[in-house]
Amino acid sequence: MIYSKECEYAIRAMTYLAQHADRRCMAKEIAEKENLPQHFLSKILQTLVREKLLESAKGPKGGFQLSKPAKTITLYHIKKFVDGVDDLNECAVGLTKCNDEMPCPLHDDFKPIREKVKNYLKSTSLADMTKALDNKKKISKAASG
Amino acid sequence: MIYSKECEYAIRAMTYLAQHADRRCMAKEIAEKENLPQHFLSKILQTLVREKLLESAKGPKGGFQLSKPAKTITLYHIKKFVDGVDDLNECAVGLTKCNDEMPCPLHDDFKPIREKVKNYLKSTSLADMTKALDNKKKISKAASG
DNA sequence: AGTAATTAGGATAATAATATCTAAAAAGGG
DNA sequence: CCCTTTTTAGATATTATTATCCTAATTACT
Repeated sequence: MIYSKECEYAIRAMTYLAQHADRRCMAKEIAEKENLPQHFLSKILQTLVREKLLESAKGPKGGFQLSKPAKTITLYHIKKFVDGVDDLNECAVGLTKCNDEMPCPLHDDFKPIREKVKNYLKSTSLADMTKALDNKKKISKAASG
Repeated sequence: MIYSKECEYAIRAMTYLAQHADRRCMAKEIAEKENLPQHFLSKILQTLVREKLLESAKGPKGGFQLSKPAKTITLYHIKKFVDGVDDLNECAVGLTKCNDEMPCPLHDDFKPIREKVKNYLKSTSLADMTKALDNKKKISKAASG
């Protein structure tokens, strides 16, 4: 609804990295653990490196890691570099022609909802992701055990 | 952000039809007035006919028209037949693997926002669209005149 | 130095979304 | 009944997205 696959994979990979911030993780490892297409993921990680959200190291013991603390990286940042955020800032419902002849009739009504989405992405960091994940696991463990 | 192009075109075309509910409108006419790719629009209109949202007539005086009153057709209906609404009902942020190993950490937080979107689509009819359009035109006319 | 491990990046492939073209079918008007 | 108009439907084209493969470059360890 909000992300491309590419962006989804980026978020999942970066969440994984946030969960293992004590070391570097290989693309292959992330792909296997998160069940992502490996080569596609590698590409995505490369762009995240270029955008300075990740750091990488080649060779044995190489891999990827977050370039800054998980709590300072938001979903909005990631989406911005992977998908762009135009869709969150332009005409709310994708009716491209907003002008006198064909003004977007929903713009005003939809705007507050769109703002909520944007806010949510801006206020949710990778640290929030891992925290929520931990909670979920705890709960599902308690339920099954 | 919410619709595919196809769905956007469908909504714009159907809004046009709602504005001219007194007669049938040709695909070509709609395409020209709404600045849509004509042949692609024709395809879309055909599927809307199959889905019973529109009725069509061939030959001279032919064209398309809404199959029921504008106020009974919502954006949700249209999206449902054109794009599907899975993205509004499944994992909120597109993280496809929601399970014990990888539960979607955002699901709970995002759900209310998603519900707002869904509600909005369900409560906005083509009649609302045309009404909002009329208002917009009136305002922009007053401002410029 | 040599070798294995790993990222980087270019080329290619597969699939889905978007768009166009053409021929056939249906309807109305002469 | 024929001609024109218009939808219908199927084939094709284009573009974007998603995904894979291959080679090069870099690094760590021996």
